Amino acid sequence: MENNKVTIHDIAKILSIDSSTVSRALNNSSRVTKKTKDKIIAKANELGYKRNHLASNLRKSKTFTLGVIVPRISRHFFSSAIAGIEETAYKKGYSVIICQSLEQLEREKNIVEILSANRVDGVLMSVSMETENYQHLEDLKKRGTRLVFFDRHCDIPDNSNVLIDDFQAGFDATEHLINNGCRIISHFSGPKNLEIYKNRFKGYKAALQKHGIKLRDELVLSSSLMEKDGVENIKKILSLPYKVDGIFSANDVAAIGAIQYLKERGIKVPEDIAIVGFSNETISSVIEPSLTTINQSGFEIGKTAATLLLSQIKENSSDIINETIILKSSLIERKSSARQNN
Amino acid sequence: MENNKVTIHDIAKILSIDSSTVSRALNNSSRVTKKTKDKIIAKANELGYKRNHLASNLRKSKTFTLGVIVPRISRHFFSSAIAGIEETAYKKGYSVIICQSLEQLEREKNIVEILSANRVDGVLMSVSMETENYQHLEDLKKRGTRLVFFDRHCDIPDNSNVLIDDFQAGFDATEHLINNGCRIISHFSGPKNLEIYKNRFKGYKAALQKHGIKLRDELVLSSSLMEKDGVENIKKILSLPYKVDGIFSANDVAAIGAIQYLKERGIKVPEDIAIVGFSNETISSVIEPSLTTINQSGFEIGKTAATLLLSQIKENSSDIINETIILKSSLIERKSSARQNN
DNA sequence: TACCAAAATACAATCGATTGTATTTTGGTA
DNA sequence: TACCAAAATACAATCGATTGTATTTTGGTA
Repeated sequence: MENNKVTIHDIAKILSIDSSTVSRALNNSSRVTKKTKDKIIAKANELGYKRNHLASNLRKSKTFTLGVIVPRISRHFFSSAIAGIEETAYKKGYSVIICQSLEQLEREKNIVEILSANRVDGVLMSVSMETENYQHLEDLKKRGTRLVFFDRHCDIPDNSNVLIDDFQAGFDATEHLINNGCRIISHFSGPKNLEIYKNRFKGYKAALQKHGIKLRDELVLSSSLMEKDGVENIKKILSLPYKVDGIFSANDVAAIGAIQYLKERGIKVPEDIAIVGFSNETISSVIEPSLTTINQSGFEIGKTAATLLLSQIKENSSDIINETIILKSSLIERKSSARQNN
Repeated sequence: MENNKVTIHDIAKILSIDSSTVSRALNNSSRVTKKTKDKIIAKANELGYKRNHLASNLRKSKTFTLGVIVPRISRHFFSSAIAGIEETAYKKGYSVIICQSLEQLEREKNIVEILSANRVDGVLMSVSMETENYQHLEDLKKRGTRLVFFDRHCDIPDNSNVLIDDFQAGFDATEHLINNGCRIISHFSGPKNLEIYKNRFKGYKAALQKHGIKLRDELVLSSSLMEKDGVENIKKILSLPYKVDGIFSANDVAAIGAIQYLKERGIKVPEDIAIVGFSNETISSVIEPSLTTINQSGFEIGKTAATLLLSQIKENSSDIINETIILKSSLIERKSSARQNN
């Protein structure tokens, strides 16, 4: 039952060999002769020996483990990113500890502590909506843990990020609406502290400016971008004394909330109001009308972020070159923005 | 920069106290006087001391870590289950290492080795489609690691499982089709080695029998239940010399593949063929026609499985009572099966 | 002040593997 | 056979924290 107790010392004792030689043999060191190695490996298999990584990691002060912090595992974008991270890590012999902040700063701080105590070799994260203060992340870096942000990043100096070009995507989405004849365009934005939402908003602003459309502050609505927020937003928009003909939502979920509400009210999308979302959730291609959105591959972002992190883990801290990788994203045109006057 | 090097020995030396006392103070032992504790804790904070879990875990031979193995993280059902597991584990102070088998037995075996080497306290898993041989799982148990299956389980004697009643759900789905006037009903089944698919098939068979409908072997199609398999299956069904009027698919993905193909061919769902799926993926409520399916809450299953595993970890191995928890599942009636003659 | 039990603290071994250094063995050469 | 460099193996410390036992300190009582 309990053959998990076999250690190199047991093998050493049985074979009347020193445990250091056993260790070297099992690590295929050239300092041990083939004959001895074979004998040791045979005995190890016979006894069902499994190396204890805890001991090994402690001695080497390296865990071959990455920590991943996302706001919510079950969101499609994040589970795809995790899949990309896991695959990349697995190939390089790393394990992945997954944690979710559930958008709470307190939980995020606590998770950072736990990962730190477990001595993960690096952390990949997408920050929570509440994260305005970066002290816990700066501390983590000070302790020598490598950190790479993906998607939702922080404005920490000298850090690596894997992002999409939120500014460009925001610009493209908004210009697409303008090209489809929209002139009064609302923007559903996220929490103001997050860079990605700041940049999507900047893209929106730039597109309006390019086309000589005045930015109206009351058309820019910040929220947590949940489905209910989309509903609240669209209600506000509909109560305005003038007619809004386009919406650029900083995520799909809020856009879908708005679409559902508009459907209930009998207001036509895209004829009355054209809508563009952001993220390309699975549901977006299936909903009626299908949602025009910005495609961002979570899998690709996760893979890239993990590759970057692993390359940094190999370097000495002095040799690390921080970089920000911007992945391409593209507008997927669907029915929610396809107007006649296009 | 490198204050990750602070150990209890550093604190001990600075305060001229033994490291064992420091350790006890930081663990709030009653063997250390309040005055000493305060002094130690103050100094620990000052130096930015973080306990090294590797060392602590090695000594205690307990890691407060659970391993989770799923076929694919990004599948909605599994990411929901993982979310449920993570939340439960987090509350009890456990971390979660997530791995995906990608439906490959080789990868699954390797993952089991890795988790075992990392000395996780327990493993929660849903086996891959290729898993026919359970040796690697029996070995894991022999080494004293607790194991709980959820959803896709193995027929290992004396093990704990958290499942839904696949037989009953399969029965309900099939009877629902019969009640909607279907008489020649095909079943899309999964790999034959998996218990869940065996049981769904048994439910299908029992419903047919109850209503005096003969089981035709050529109407039961086994596959990996991907979207393309759904397309292949429906092609086979359409090429039969008689007309099939109902399909019970063992998952939503294959059902959706079939629906899309039928739409292309201009065959009406549910009028010509009624379809029932299984799992209630997000997409299923949104597709046209919306898909009647069996609802299974991944979050609930994950939560229940984690709770069960954690309770077993606390017990001595001799005191463990293995149990199989069957969660309720229910049929969600949508358009894909709503026939006039109902 | 002497004594003593209880409380507080120190000592030392341990979890299992790794690794720098010291010692022994091997096998070739003079 | 003596010698020696190279190869193989053994010794011993170490990674940090924990914990059973031994020792010291405390503070109350006779």
